Amino acid sequence: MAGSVNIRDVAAMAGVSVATVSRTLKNPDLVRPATREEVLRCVAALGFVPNAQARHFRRQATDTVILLVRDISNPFYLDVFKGVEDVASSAGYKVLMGDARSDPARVHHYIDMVRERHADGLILMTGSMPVELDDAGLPPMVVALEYLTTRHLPTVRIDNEGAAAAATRHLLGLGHTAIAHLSGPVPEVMSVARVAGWRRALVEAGVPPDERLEVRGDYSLASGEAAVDALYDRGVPFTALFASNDEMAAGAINRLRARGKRVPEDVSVVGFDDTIFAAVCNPPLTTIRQPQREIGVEVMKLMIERLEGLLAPDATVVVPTELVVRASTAPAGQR
Amino acid sequence: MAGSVNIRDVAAMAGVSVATVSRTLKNPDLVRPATREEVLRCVAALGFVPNAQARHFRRQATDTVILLVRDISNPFYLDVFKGVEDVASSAGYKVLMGDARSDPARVHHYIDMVRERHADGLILMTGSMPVELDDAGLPPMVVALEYLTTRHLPTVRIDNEGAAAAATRHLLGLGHTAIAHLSGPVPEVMSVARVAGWRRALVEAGVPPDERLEVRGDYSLASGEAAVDALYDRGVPFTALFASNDEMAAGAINRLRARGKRVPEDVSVVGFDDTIFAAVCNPPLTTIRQPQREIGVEVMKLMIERLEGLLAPDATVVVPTELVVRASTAPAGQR
DNA sequence: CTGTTAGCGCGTTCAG
DNA sequence: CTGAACGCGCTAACAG
Repeated sequence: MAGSVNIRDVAAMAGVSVATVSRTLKNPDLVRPATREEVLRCVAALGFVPNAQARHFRRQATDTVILLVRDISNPFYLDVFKGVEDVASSAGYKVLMGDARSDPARVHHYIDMVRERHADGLILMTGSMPVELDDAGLPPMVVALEYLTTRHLPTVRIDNEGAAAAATRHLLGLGHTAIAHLSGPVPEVMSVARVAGWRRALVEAGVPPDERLEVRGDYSLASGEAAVDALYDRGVPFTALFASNDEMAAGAINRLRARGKRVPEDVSVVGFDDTIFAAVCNPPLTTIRQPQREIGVEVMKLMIERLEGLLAPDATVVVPTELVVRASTAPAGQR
Repeated sequence: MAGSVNIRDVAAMAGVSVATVSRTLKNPDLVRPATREEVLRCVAALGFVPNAQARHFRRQATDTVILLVRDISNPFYLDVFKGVEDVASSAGYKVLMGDARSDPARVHHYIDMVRERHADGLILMTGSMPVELDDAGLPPMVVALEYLTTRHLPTVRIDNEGAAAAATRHLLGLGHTAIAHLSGPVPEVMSVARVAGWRRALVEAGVPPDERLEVRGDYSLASGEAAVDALYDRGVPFTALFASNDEMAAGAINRLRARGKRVPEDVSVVGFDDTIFAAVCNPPLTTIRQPQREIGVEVMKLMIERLEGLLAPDATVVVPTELVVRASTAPAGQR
């Protein structure tokens, strides 16, 4: 590689000091135009590429942030990444995407990477956090969509309970009353909030929530399929199902179909997230849209504030969600 | 952050030189056990974390590679990433994932990142390459699944033509003869190879390929939908459709259904890739499985060989594909 | 406007 | 087995 050319070589060739070369590249205004052009000529002639490592080392910054997601297999994070990257690149930052695989040990690993100054900060989209770390040793971190009960960190979030209530009210408005809910893993704050929203909407509509209509999943396609079986095993009839993400909703629809049920004629289904699954789904899924890209944009903005200036440790941005009605829901009693 | 503790602080506390601390951490065998333990005690007491930047700077290496993909929105890359990361992390490397958005300028940007020594190497999963670069200035690069006609680089690939022929033969074996093909963007080598495989299988079966049954897409869901409309507009009947990826196949199925066709009773559909789309699809998609994770594993192995030792510039690894038969294909003439 | 100088934190000589 | 000293390439501070 031509990378072996360094700033001294350029300085020697141009007959100036290394400082002048550095300034030409970084603060051209401080250099006389004639000198500047001569330097640039030499830079080009030698194929000089400044060594980012040396630069970062000198400045004690890497201009890189890590976006750590719960499980990279979930396409949900793809547009978040784009939002993060858009903001990052226009502010001169690079983004490294990491996969926690829902494993606290892996989260720890990434935290260490930042502590070793591999990156300047960490954007967490992971619910689990190693408990053995003391706050003092933590690098700059911000959180999106997850809830870390143990710490106070700047966060981008949505109103999970409100969104779940909106989804449920949509079904109530179509005349459904036997509305099942397929939740995420339950000790988690996010899942609990959505369960609460589902319950609240039912109660407000005068429909007593039936615990037997609440099934737990793990956000996977397979758990959506299993949930349908579990519901039929319990023998409590239902005409609508609100799932806590699109992937489980898709699994549920496939399983309902396999059992000879029509969607939405026999059972209406609502998802959550509005990922690509909602579009691939047949019929296209009614769902709660989370503005993934905007979430990425906002959380990266928080990260920059955190890195560049001070930011209140409990700063919070709430982004709005939206019910998107497609073809997987229909009025009750159509059969 | 506690990161401000450096090796000198540890040395001072332990009453040894910085070299001894460095050795204790890097080559413990060279240090007398008693000294070693005292040093480690001080490391722990001070919460010393070696600064990776300084280390990398000193060694002129970052232990980081960039995985640059055509378009991160495609879930196909997620498992590739996992494979890359598995190999990388057990060899002490970090992985940075970049999104080229099918834009040569962005590819160039990532190449520059490596030239600036932000990372040690670049794994390309992008068809387009800026032409203005001369080979001499290129950093270590390897390629997976794509074909760069302009350069010779170590590559992991599949037999696209053979796989496409296998998909087509599956349909022929079910009695179909009017088999349409929905290709990717056509000047691209990969798309062309798959078209050739489709043609070859037809010819070998004595079925003359009809050009009007060949439609071009861009790997998006929408282009799968549009392709179905285009086929019906052309008025040439078909009972089977082989799409060049799963996402287009899913779009095609949705559009076929919307037009009142049943899948697979009226039209059999085969996809390509075996991404999560194939599972979400209703009916589950018959498709050509590409071993994404293995592709990631192999390409990262090539990268490591390229970085650590020498590697023939035209080294090639071919990974096998496999036809996965699910419910979207059925014998012809069932209606 | 430009040059000189002093590190950033670590790994690696080379002596002892 | 250990310590002193150098330098990786660059930028910031201070002089001129």
